[in-house]
Amino acid sequence: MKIAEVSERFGLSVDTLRYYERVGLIPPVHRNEGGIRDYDELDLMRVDFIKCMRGAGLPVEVLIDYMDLVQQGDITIEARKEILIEQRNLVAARLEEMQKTLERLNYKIEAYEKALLKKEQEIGQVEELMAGD
Amino acid sequence: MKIAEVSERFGLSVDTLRYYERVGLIPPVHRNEGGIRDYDELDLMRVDFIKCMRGAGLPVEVLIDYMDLVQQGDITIEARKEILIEQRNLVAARLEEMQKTLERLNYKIEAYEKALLKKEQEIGQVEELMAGD
DNA sequence: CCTTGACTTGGAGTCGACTCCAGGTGTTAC
DNA sequence: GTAACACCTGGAGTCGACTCCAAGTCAAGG
Repeated sequence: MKIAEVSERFGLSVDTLRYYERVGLIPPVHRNEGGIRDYDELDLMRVDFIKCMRGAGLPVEVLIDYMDLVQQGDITIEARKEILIEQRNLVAARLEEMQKTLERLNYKIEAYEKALLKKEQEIGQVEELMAGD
Repeated sequence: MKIAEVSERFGLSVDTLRYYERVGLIPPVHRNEGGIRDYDELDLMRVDFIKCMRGAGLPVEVLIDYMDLVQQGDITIEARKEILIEQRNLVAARLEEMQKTLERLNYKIEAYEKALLKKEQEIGQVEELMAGD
């Protein structure tokens, strides 16, 4: 699969995909004779993983470290687990924070809705008054 | 309340507080005779709101626009509501994404735990073998 | 053969959000 | 009265994460 398709499929720019490869987030993608990237299934799984983790705010650097460990094989499982646990905790914390913020936003939106309703009523009353002229 | 206390209370650096004021996220804070900031209750509420919203990823620029509208009074209620609805939807979307990522992380962590258990068992077996010598 | 278009590279530029700094002032403590 | 300290300002610097660019290569179509 060539880079444009991957870009399309994951909603990441071509530049971003190349950037990820450059900084070592993804090991060098296989090339065809012409030197053009040809993503295989494994590459796609990696991109998917990265995209997902970046979407939750995991820093690129942490992901680089993690992907590095993956490359080193089974001896690094413990270390990888530690990284994921740490990041999981951070994500869980952010999640909670965002839930509270979401509630707060909803509360405020409701308050604005009530305020607008009240305003409408007042206009209604004014119109009634004016209709009485 | 002086800036250091506010910084302490909200876990924002003094520089960040001043930055927020500079870019118009918070209207100019009242100063005492010496020209030193003295945050009042309203200021604190604003800082709290900003901190909460920033924590959920709302861009500073959007918050500036919003706070500007607040300053302009009741005529802007509709516009403010629209902003909040848009941001609420974005937060909700991010929240969902993060929940999926959290699940994925938990799944992976479990998988690593299983892998580690299996490894331990193998080591146990090896030790049994060695004990038989 | 030449153009078009999708790809390549290394390196520079941008953007959002702070964060730091030099140099200055005002209040308190000895 | 002078040292220490907490504050002030405007402006520059940093950081993470892209994003853009100029210049080059290659395959396919007219």
